[in-house]
Amino acid sequence: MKDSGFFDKVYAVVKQIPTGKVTSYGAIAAYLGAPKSARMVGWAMNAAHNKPEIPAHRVVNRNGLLTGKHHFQGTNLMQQLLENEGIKVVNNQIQNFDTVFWNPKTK
DNA sequence: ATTCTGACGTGGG
DNA sequence: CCCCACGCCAGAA
Repeated sequence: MKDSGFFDKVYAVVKQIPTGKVTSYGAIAAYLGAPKSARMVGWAMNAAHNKPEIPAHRVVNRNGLLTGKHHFQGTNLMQQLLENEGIKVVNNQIQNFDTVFWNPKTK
């Protein structure tokens, strides 16, 4: 919906991430047709902070590392949320990343 | 208006 | 294998 901009597209994808799954910034960016604009995805997440409907905690970098956890309230809030969904996280690193990975294209 | 930074990713040395 | 630099776009100072 709406090509209002890169942001809205990112939101649309992130909102569609199923529970217990995660995706990477690059995957979303690539899905949008801008594999080099992965940074924008993260930036969009920053703006998404205002939109509680955006599970930004389900979006991590291509390493499966919780890089953005620093932007959340606490220190383990992001990790807690992920673990709450069944995702195992150790030292800010998602375990079985390939297993919990969700490809926007799969939608 | 200009400059810099920022939740990334990929490639080159 | 590790380190550095580039690209992308947008928002804030």
